[in-house]
Amino acid sequence: MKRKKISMKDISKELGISITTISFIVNNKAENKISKEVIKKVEDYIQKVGYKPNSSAQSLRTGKSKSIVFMAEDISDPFFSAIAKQMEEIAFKNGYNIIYCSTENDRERTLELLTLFKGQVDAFIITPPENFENDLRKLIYEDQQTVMVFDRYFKNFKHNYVVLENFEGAQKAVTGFYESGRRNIAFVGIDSQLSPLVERHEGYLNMINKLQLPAYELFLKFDQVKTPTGMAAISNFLEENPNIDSILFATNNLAINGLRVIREKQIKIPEDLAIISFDERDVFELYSPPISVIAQPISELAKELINGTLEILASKKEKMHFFTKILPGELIVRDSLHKVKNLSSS
Amino acid sequence: MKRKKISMKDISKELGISITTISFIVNNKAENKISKEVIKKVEDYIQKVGYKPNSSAQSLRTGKSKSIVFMAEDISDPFFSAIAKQMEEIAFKNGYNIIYCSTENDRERTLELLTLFKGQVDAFIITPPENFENDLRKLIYEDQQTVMVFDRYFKNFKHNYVVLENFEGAQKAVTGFYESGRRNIAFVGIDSQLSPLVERHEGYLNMINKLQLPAYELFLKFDQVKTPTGMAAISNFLEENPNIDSILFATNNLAINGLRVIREKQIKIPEDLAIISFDERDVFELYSPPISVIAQPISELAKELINGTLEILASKKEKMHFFTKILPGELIVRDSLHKVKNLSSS
DNA sequence: GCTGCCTAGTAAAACGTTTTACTATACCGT
DNA sequence: ACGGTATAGTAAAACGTTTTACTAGGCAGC
Repeated sequence: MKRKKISMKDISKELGISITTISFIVNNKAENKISKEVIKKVEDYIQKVGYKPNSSAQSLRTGKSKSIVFMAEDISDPFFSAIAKQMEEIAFKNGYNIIYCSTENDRERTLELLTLFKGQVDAFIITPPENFENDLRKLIYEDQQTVMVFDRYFKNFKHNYVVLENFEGAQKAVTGFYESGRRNIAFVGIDSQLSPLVERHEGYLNMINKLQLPAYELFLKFDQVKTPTGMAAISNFLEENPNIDSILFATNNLAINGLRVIREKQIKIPEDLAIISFDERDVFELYSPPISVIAQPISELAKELINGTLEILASKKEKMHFFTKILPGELIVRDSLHKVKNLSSS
Repeated sequence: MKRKKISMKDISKELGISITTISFIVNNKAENKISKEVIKKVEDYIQKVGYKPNSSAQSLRTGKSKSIVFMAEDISDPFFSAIAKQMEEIAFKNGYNIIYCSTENDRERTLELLTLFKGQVDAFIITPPENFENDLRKLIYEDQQTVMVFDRYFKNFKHNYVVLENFEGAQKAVTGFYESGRRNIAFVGIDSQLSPLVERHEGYLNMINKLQLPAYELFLKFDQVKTPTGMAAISNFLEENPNIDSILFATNNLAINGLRVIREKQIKIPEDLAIISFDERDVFELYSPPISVIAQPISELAKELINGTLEILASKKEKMHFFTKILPGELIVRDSLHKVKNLSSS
């Protein structure tokens, strides 16, 4: 069958028409330069032989690769992979490929990935790891790369980003606990400077203070979150603070490890302890009892991320203003948060 | 800062050395052609200015893009995204990018994706959708693309693939049920011709027959799996067969919908019903009680997939034999499968 | 009959590599 | 002094596009 890849030169030769003309037609720039007949002839031939432009040659000539890299913290995390999927769909419709990789929240690794991709992709959609502020600034302001930051952001310099309303999300959670009758509300977070972690904590504290409640706080190290060490820490925390009647977990992984502890200790949810976690995840809905969450609006986040990025890419160098979106999370109330007073009647 | 991207020509001019020489040095082909001093000089300069070859130009010249597309059924599915993550890591170390997309098990969509990527990537790692046999054969034998098939395979023509030992996996599950004292073992599957679905069913039937047990079977339509309609079907199935004491779910999504039904009907696991599902998923481990599974060896699958693909790409056109791997699943016994006789004592 | 301006199209350079075929010099044995 | 060969390097073509600047011819206006 068709063995050799066909090029514009081949078409040119076959049809006795210059390469330039072919190119115009292929790129829909023939409108007022080339006659209808020639256009038709070329288009028909292209159709017939199934010609497809060589993208390397296009990239070489135009300097645009039509691909974007998505550097997630962990592409196998359901949150990031859901975002990835929806972005890919939109990107594809706009003629862009998405390459993915995982930073593992590791600065060195991220830098390595970055240098590999620099010059090879048109844009970076990235969840910067811890301590990446300066590297990111360099990437944007020195290397002049198109960068969309996701999930977390920095205050000390301007950049494009799409993030959640973390502060308000935490407030909503605390309010939810309060309204269900809880008065000893704990926060389990991560010892990190990343904006969502900081803001979730601040939102918690803010509302606790407003309500004049006592604060109970536990912070795990980043690398303990998914480990038995992390479980032990949570376990201790609960033992040392027996009057805690509710916990807000700052991330889904934290909550999952928390649930392991709670199950082990045979603590009853929501009777003994009410639970809210950040981030939706199917295990929360299926858990017994179902766990309440502050859900991130995944579709909207993905849309803003990719559309924002495409918009920036399209706007050439017209120094458009920075693209920043802060989307609200939604408190989804499930059985893990049933009102205290209702418990006796159920 | 460094505004303009630097090229071999620039280095050539700056150092008064021919482009050819630069190229040899950059590609480590200078060994016995270029003097140590020149090599050193060029390498130092490259280091200093941070030169990086333009990958479009390389692709154009060599005809290799150094990228692979991973067409998963659904990249947001934890199984596929876990595979994706591990493949990416290995690919990266070998100088390859991975582009991803989701077929949604939709033939038209997959064909569209395929034509986009044809010629643009060096290889396809793909989970072909339903009814894709002929399209896949064409892709491999007419278009002569490098293709690695994943998760499912076809019997009627040779191709590279990596799949699970589905038949044996189902056997293990049935045996597990049997050994825990169950005698009325049901199979909930999907009405599909895809090899894993067919083989899981066959494995179930085979072992049921061997053990001389009655078969109870339910097949959902593919698009009902995650829906309330699917739940209703499972619910009916259970009502119509009240003596079923165990269910093997052919996929994790099936099991998840099944668990919803079971929770709704307040059926007790494992007292009233033992459960095993194909595919590991964190919700299974965290569920109360934890759900037993036939786990796929994710790391091994990912390694075989990407290493196999890289191997084929490296072996040029030497018509190597087809790369086929069939990896065993592991029955992970959790509380959903406790022995019947033990129940009274617990 | 000339200028100017359309229309429909083309020639050729450029993008940044890789690779083949070549050259210039030196040295060595006879 | 000569051929042979090893060493160190280079010139130039090719990959397949896009795009700028051009042309050939026709026609309108005067």
